[in-house]
Amino acid sequence: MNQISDFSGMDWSRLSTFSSSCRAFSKSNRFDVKKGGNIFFNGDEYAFVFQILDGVVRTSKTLPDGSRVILSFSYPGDIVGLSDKPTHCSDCDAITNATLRIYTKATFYNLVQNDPDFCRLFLKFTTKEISRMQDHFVMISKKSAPERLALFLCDTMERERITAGDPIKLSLPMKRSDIADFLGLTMETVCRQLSRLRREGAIEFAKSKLITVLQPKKLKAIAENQI
Amino acid sequence: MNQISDFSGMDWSRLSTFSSSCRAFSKSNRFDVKKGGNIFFNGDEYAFVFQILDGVVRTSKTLPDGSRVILSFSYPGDIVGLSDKPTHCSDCDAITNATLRIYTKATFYNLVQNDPDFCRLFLKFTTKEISRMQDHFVMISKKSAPERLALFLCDTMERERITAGDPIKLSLPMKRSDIADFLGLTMETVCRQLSRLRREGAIEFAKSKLITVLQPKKLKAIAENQI
DNA sequence: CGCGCAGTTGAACCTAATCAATGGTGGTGG
DNA sequence: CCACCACCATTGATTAGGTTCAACTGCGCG
Repeated sequence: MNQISDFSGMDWSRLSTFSSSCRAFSKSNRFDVKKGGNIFFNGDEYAFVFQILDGVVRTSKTLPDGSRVILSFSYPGDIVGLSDKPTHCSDCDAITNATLRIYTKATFYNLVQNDPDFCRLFLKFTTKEISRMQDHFVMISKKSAPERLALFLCDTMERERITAGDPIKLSLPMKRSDIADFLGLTMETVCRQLSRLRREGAIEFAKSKLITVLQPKKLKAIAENQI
Repeated sequence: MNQISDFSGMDWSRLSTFSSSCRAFSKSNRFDVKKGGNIFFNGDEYAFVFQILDGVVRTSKTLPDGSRVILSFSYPGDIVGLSDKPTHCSDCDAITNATLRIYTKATFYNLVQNDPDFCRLFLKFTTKEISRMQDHFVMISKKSAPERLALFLCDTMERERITAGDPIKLSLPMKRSDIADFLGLTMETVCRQLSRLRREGAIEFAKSKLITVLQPKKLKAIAENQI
């Protein structure tokens, strides 16, 4: 009944061409991508759907003028690569080394339609994804730069926390410009706000990708309220 | 096999309390809402899913400080009211008189999981909705005020066009402040940009909710390019 | 060790928000 | 039916917050 491993109809040759940066790829339904490697490009034929098993993945759109919007950072369990058109309309890249489960489009849709458990998971993911995007709208439409940064750190705390107790250490695997394009700000503004939070004692960092949160409550207050 | 009309488990009394503005409501799976009427409130128990049959519906979130974000304007065929939590996390109101089909949550989820045709429609709607939201992100993150207005008018042209040929007339049933909260701008900026488009001859309007597009190409150029 | 890119900080500018005033319109009640 | 009232829409003046442009630092990797 479980069709996850039914890949008899899969066009492996196509896959290898469009995803040249795969480190390992066998007839299992998983593959690894190195840090910085691509999963699919805007314009690629929409043939596969992916689930993150390990690592962090970035989905983005680049505009004609060269500016870029990051739609999501995806973590283990998340699904990437759904499209409502015959091609992908975004780029998808690995921010860290990552492992993905891969489904042919047909297999994925079959599972959603015929496997009630899979369908339930998909429904849950979808409604959660829509909900997440809605919250993101609110942020981008209404929040100030300090609020956005604080909110971003709070959200990341829930997913990337390294240590359990106080002080909280978190990994920010993405670049400053990635954060900027995700929050709808410029890289400079992101830097300034992080510096401000550091100056005020809410956070500290020696390496730019490893942040220690000293005052999580202060961070939450800034995120919600505008202090 | 078709369970659309299976409403045996429905709690009608609950519905009448939370949706007091229903004009007509019988044991059919449809109901009418008057212009301005509410469909659900933020915090309401998540018990129903709705499909728009006629009219235009607005889904919004209001922040603690009173400001508001409009997540979508929904048109016939669209689904509203999905939530990943036990309660609704947004308000939903009718902008015009509207007719909705109503599903209990259980019925809706059953249909998605057990009726392949329904599932296919749902999948299509969902991926399209995610795609629409992604485009909206790009707009809110990167586009200038003139671009946003032009883009909004272009999108609306595809859904609300009243006349077939040139000149194109379109109905903007929502208020200026609704447009503003949808585009991530203020009401004043929306007015100014519409006035500017009128001054430049791209559009004209005598009544604020009925716009004539004189130069659709110019509108598209502004939306894409920044002229 | 040095090159190049990521990150940080400063100064000037610019766009849209805010504050404020006025004009218009639709709906209601006398 | 008309007059009034409340709300919506428009326009102007000022301000603020974030972008842009520019210089400099520092880290990582060959």
